[in-house]
Amino acid sequence: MKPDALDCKILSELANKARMTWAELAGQLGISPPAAADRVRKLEEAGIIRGYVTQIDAPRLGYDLAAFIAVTLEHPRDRDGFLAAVQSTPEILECHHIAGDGDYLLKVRCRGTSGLEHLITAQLKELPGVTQTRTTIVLSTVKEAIAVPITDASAL
Amino acid sequence: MKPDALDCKILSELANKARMTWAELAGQLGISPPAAADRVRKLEEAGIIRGYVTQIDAPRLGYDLAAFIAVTLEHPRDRDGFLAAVQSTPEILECHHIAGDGDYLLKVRCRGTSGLEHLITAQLKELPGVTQTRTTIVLSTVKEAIAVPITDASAL
DNA sequence: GATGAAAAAGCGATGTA
DNA sequence: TACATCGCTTTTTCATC
Repeated sequence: MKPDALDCKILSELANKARMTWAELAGQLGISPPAAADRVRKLEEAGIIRGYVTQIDAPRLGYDLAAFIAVTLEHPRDRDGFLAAVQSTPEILECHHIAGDGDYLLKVRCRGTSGLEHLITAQLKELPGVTQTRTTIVLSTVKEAIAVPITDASAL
Repeated sequence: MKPDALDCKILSELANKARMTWAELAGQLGISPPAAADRVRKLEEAGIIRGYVTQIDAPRLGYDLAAFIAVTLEHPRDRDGFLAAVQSTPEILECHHIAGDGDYLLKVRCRGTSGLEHLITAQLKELPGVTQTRTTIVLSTVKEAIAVPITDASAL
């Protein structure tokens, strides 16, 4: 499926107002509400829209410390176990396979330094093959968006 | 405002299904739809719910390359200009002030290596005070969540 | 927080270009 | 194929208890 200009407008509208009604969305687009809903359904089925999430103020719930952790694995055979642990650890928000220093870069969010200490020593370093971790503490977050800039991608 | 156990259940329900109806949410909680809607409205007003966003498959829209860029500023006086540029550059998804190597860690998403090259040379390095950048390419993303683990935070 | 009525939105069928 | 219009159902909202 190839999104056209109208689909891209839908995406940019929905990006930051995921709970808007079809009527409101349709008004922005100049089409009827059923037509707008139909296009959104197609975007969902095509996997371009992956879902709708609620942004929650993590610090208000006690998760006031963010950090990035570069993890080095000893051997490729340790990978599956490591990735399974990553998936099942909710404090690990993101895990990227990277080129450069370390093998994986984790973005984590913990309850203070004690929560971070527990995550590193009792969870990460306990995993087989995790030989080295390098932690970068986040002092403050200036910007945290989720959506990419949405331009007309119909030419792709 | 202090969220109680029921509020936390609301947050965990809404976290990944932001478009669910009040009726559906209320059914999960065992309360009436108006009561559920009322609690959600209070969570929004308290700023605990910051908004509702649509997850979009960025690679499908051409943004197929992610990277982390550590930026070092020459002098604190360069900060305001740098942060303004960060806010107005949509390819920069996140910007964290960090303790460690470099001053700021950016998470960016570009159209291929050419997009990344343009971002680094034509945008970042053009900024006053940006003396050094260290880029880490993301080979693949294993996990990318947005929500923290939501437990009962009423004790905070 | 529940209930019930009014208002609004969503859904499906049909028609049209 | 994509969209508009219509009628029906569900949901939301706003009283009151």
